[in-house]
Amino acid sequence: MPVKVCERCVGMSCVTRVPIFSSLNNQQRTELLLLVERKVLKKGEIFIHEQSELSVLAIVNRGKLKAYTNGINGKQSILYLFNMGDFFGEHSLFVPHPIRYTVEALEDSGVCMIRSEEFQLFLESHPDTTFSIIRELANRLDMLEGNLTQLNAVSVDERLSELLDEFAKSYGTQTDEGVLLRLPLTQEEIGNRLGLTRETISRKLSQFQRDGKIRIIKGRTILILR
Amino acid sequence: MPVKVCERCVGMSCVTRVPIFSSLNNQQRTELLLLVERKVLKKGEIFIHEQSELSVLAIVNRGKLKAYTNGINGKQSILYLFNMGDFFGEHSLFVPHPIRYTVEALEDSGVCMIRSEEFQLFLESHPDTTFSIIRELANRLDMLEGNLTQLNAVSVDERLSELLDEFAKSYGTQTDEGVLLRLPLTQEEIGNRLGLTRETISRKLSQFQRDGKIRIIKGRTILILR
DNA sequence: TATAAAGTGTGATGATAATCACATTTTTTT
DNA sequence: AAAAAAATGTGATTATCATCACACTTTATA
Repeated sequence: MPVKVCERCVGMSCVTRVPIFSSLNNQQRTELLLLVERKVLKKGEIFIHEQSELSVLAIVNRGKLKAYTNGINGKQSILYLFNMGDFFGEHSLFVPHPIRYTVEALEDSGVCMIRSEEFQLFLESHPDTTFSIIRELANRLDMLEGNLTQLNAVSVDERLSELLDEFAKSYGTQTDEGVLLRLPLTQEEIGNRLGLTRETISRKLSQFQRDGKIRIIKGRTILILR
Repeated sequence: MPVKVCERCVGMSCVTRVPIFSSLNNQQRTELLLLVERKVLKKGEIFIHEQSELSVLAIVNRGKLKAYTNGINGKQSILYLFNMGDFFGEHSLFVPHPIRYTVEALEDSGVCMIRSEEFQLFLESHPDTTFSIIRELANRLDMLEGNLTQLNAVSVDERLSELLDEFAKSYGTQTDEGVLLRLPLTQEEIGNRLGLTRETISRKLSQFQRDGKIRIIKGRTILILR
């Protein structure tokens, strides 16, 4: 017989473990919790399709999702990796607006949702949270500005190196030889992130290994040598 | 003898003609006006250098500015064109943070400035303006997401075409042959915007002319044929 | 744990834009 | 209006990545 999990407790992590709600006290958290609905996604499942209306603020609770657009030619462009605590759906927070990207689970994941109109009301009485959102949007802008600059003015080798370092920070574990890391994306997805083909990624990784920058352990696991 | 311009009146346009302040009434605008300082920039002058601290919210009052980063190799990457009503400096609104890009006047311009701490206090008592800022940041995110996708997954010809259309909307005048337009950027700058060299832009424009898409009138003035 | 499906490595070839070079035009400055 | 500076057009050549092709490995699924 399956263990029954307290629904509240599960939803609670949407409220407690999320930076934008860090300034709330217990009473406010309880209040917010009443607004939260939760959706479980299996690996590969799509949470929302690009160009459709999203009328909730979505907060990642568990797992990992990717946000991407499908170009005309079928080429994907990956914009974000969302991990626990990240949110999306800010586009339609005040004015309904279709979302630009598709969001798909890279592994079994959980997403908490708060209806836009209800969240709007909540924000009107919680200025601290409103400011947190501005901070977070400004951060994300800054990040995208960085990505854009990279794509514009940085060599392919450097772009890939920097992405590996970024992954290392989020998903790596330090060892005495360097940072051990399981790549969160396939080579094809890395290509879709950097505007390159999977073949180019494969060749560059081989080249990085020959150059002594990394060691390819097995499959998607690599060691970034120091 | 130079005509003395009422300083208040000049600053007033920082408050009246700016979307994020559209919800304010006259009394609130007067209140805000007291916080505004104004800076005049000659063409080519730099307002702020990348990586330096910007402790104001800056609002473009007159003219046109470009925001760009200088890559390691000296290659520029243009992130934004700011026109009247656009603002920047949101990065350090709540937490001091260096700005990622250099902002330089493309023509004689005016910028209004409100110190971050003072603007923060203003926002605490003006939730509508706070929400306007969230809306505007979400818009800009959306725009950058679009740019990133383009750079990743759209052909060079389409990218340039779309940029021309974008310029046409902002700076063009309709004629019976098509949209007449003076490009707001040099070919080199267009290259810096799209991640290409000036030679490529020149060749593509010539090709567009041969293909009957545009007519190059003289210098930077073109006609986008319909 | 066997089988299928997905993902990866690498050669050969081709397409596209970068680079270098220099004449010409346009714009700015005096 | 003349001179200087900046920007543009275009050829020749090179570098880099995309594409196609196919064997091989890893991961997921029954």
